[in-house]
Amino acid sequence: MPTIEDVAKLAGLSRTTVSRVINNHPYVSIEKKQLVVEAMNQLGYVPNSAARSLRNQRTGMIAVLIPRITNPFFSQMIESMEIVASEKGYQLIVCQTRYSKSKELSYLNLLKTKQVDGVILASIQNDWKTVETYLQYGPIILCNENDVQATAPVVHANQMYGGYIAARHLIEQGHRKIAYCCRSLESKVASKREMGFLKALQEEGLTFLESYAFRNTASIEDGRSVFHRIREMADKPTAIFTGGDEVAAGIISEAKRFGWRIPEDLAVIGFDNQAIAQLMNPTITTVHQPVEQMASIALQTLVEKLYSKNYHSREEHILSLELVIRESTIKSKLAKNIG
Amino acid sequence: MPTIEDVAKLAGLSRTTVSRVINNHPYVSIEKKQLVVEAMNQLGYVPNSAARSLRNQRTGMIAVLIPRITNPFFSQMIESMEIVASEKGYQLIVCQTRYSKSKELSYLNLLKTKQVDGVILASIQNDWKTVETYLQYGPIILCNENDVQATAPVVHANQMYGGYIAARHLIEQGHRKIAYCCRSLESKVASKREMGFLKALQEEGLTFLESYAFRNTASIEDGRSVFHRIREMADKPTAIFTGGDEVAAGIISEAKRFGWRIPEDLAVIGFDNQAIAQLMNPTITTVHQPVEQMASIALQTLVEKLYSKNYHSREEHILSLELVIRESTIKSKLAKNIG
DNA sequence: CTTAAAGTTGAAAACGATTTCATTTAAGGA
DNA sequence: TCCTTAAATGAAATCGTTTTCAACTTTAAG
Repeated sequence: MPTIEDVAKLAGLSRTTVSRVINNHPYVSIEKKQLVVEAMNQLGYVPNSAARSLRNQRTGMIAVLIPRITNPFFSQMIESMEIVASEKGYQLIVCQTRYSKSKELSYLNLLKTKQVDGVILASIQNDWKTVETYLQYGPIILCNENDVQATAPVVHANQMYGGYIAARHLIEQGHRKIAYCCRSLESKVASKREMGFLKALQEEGLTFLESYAFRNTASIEDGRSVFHRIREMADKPTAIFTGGDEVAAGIISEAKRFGWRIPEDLAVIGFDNQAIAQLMNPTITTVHQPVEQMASIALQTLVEKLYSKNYHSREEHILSLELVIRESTIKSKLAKNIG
Repeated sequence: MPTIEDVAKLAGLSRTTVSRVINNHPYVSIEKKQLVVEAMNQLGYVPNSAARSLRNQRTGMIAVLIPRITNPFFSQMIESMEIVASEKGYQLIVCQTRYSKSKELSYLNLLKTKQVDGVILASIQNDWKTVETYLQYGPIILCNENDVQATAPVVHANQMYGGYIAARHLIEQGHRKIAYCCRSLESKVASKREMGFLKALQEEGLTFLESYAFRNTASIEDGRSVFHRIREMADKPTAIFTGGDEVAAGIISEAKRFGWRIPEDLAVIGFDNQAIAQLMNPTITTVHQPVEQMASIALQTLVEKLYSKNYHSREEHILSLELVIRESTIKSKLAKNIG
């Protein structure tokens, strides 16, 4: 494996000059530059990035912390981030925390050990005070999360509004007994969403039964089991707000297997507006999240902070959510062709 | 940011001793060890990984090249790999090539520049001769791909068999006019699959019409457009082999929108056995791929090669595929409850 | 023809770890 | 007591870059 020294020797020049050529510095004559380029090609030289990182104090790597990559919401997010990162000359390291506090911290250590230049937290289980201690080692951006205490850039959608419009929609369809699912127990996202949900109920003077709450539901399988729990209830809800389209799909598919009609027997509303929401039969009413936009803003903000080095102040980027009405909540046949 | 030097000074010892403590080397007295540990804690010291990489010639990073992370097949693969990698003390760098030869090469350069210790190719667009030149810089494993020329470990499923059993199943259902979709134009995976598909047809004396071939189809959207192309055909196929469950789902959902009955008007068989195959109505007959197993073997093999340093010889791990029969190909109502 | 400024080059000092090679001290055996 | 061996420690070299600084050459202006 040739080093800069080998190139220098072959070209009959010093390491300095070779380095200047590599980094496009001025004050190198055309002839020498030519010599260096030839020597590099002849040897198949490529700069060793560990040495560069050590010297430049920069790795060109960004860590993105997500719960699970198999969740389409997050894989879409990663996809969008990767495109922007690649343009800006950064590599992405995907870290799956599986909602574990300790895994989250162990991945944050990548920042401490200088294996990455910055971190995007698209999932946060530890409280901000804990995370904040890592801020001294490099920029951290919150994406799709919003801890009010966060003293760093935050990119998120208005989850409270999302919960509100979803509940509002169900209420407008005449529902009074509405169940509620959420992904994680401690997530701020979920609690904001729940606030909006409850607000809509409250406005109509409806009280929420804790027995209608299904916490910690995230997957299709969880959706299936939620359906069964509902099926065994004496006083069943007539509609359900699921924290994500997967859960909604799980409920719907299982409900249909048991002969239930959707939305007549149970109206279901999803979240995220993923591909599956348009594919299911019935298609799923859901809340669209601007993932690509969120991802792209988060990454751009991070790169910007990487240059400006000033990333200890709060800075909010709020995006808007929007209701997408499909068949799983609308009884009329009109919705059939919205797809 | 404290360095090993700072720790040494505070502990009143040399860098050597501190390094010994960090790396658990013998010949360090308990008292000194204690001193070092205290000093490290007091300063919040963490070894700089760029310096370690430079000295140790090892980064602890693995690059995984895939076409797109939003394809559930690949996100499942990444998820499984990440779990094993994390256990073995490696980080994963996700590289999306989008089926581009040049992107693929630019990511392979991570190996040359020593930003990663090894590479897993879960997508290969360049021919092996080109890829092989990178083998001098570190181990490369082919995963879900199999270039017969490859002089490196290869982990893949028997795609030819997969194509064969799928076609065979459709033929057994009485189909004679069977259309065929494949993901990529040049992929070896696709061509192997096609060979199996054609073999089944041939065995029954059926000839394949090139007009029934839809190449370069990968997404749900592609599936929708395939349906429309079929709809406009004078002589329509009665069944279709899609290269993936997404395409199948796209076809089915669009077909139903236009009042077609599945499988009566068109039998559809998917590939990969993804979540969506069980959720669609009708549920999708498909070919199950052992992704987790493939991912896990590929990663383990890579890590092993990283130690043994002997990775220039071909070594095949072949896994088996299996048909999962559901409703999209079976006319009887019996399949309804297989789910 | 002088002199200041700008262009061109290289030696050597970082960057922050690990490892080799001495050196010192302690322990054990004769 | 002396000698051998093992245990404990550190000085300095090394990994492969980039950057500072000094030195030397041109060029341009006066």
